[in-house]
Amino acid sequence: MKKDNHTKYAILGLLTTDCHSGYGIKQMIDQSLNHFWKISYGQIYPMLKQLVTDELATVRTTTQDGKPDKKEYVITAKGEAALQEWLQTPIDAIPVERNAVLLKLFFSRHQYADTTIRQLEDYQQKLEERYSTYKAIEAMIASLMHNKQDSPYWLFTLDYGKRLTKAAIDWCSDTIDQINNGRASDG
Amino acid sequence: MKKDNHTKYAILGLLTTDCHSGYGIKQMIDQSLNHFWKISYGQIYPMLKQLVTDELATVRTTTQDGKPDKKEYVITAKGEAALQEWLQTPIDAIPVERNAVLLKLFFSRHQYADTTIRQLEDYQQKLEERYSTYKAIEAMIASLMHNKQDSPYWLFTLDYGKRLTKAAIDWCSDTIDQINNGRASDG
DNA sequence: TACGTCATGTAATCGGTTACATGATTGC
DNA sequence: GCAATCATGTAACCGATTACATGACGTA
Repeated sequence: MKKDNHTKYAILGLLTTDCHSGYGIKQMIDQSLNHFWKISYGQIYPMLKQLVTDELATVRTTTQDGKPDKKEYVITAKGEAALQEWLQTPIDAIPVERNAVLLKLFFSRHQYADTTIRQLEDYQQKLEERYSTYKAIEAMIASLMHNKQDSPYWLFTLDYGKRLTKAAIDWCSDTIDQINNGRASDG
Repeated sequence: MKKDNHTKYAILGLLTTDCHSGYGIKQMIDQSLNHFWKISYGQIYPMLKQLVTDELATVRTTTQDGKPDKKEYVITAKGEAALQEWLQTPIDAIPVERNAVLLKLFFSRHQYADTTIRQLEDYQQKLEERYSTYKAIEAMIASLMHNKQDSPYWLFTLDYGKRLTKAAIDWCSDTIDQINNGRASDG
């Protein structure tokens, strides 16, 4: 039994939205799925070719006004069936997410408390920027697509991103405090 | 400028604890770092060889009572310097963590609400198992190593794992509720 | 003698990124 | 003429996993 290739279904799924070209898929993922997915052209174009080979999609070249030609990919009935089958399959296990900040923290007894705190503050700031981005995307989806069938699901994924980012930000604050208290009692 | 190889420093860092062999490093990561890191023998053994080549560690073969010989790796002064330099370097950006559950949810308008809920319940259950594991590891660290210098930092990383897992569990509950409410009002 | 644990290692493969190459179109 | 955006593609590389191979030692 071959392992799931989630990226294949990410692309297949996006063909069911308003994205029908490699360039459009890339943009969509970077803009609206970037809190839980990313992709490079090096994956997209060969995979689109593969989808056509597997008869999960069809292509045709379309001309546009004021823009270069593009290839329009349309999902087939077979493609929709494959997508639905994948949607129904539960993930087999939650993967381990490597976290370099935690890795550094794990070894931080080799470091001055100041340096460790600086790392955590830097991480916290990056998390806060990320949180702002999520709020902006959320507002955009909520306002521009309140009529679309997809939007409630898209907002659920954003809510996930926001909540976990918030939890991480709070952890940063509390951990910095604890390190400061520990340092005070060591003095 | 070459990109950081975090795995190299994960191994180097573990050489500063009680782990001094490839087998021991693998066990340690699987047991105490599995909430934010993982590694395979296919990385460990070649990397240990590399560390010796780069003079960041030394090896010697040691015999043991009732167990096969093993290779004991010891970090050098140069290795400790390299580790500290890495510890002081802030991460360049928070990487995108691919999440297949969110990817499926994103496309869930193609699915019956029942099926979507089943996916979320399955995810929630897996998260709860993970949470239990974290609590067990935390108890183990707290009881077995209250004297060790490393333990406060190790507990911080576990706290992070617990908090984010908890946030994800709560999100599952709330999202299931919202889907149920939406379905009721559609009827 | 067979199984479980401890222990070390490699080759093939895979998913994904990076760097590069090409070219149309619009607006400054 | 040049930069920005739109658009498609590939080859080299990289980090990591998987599958496989080997063998020591203790115990049932």
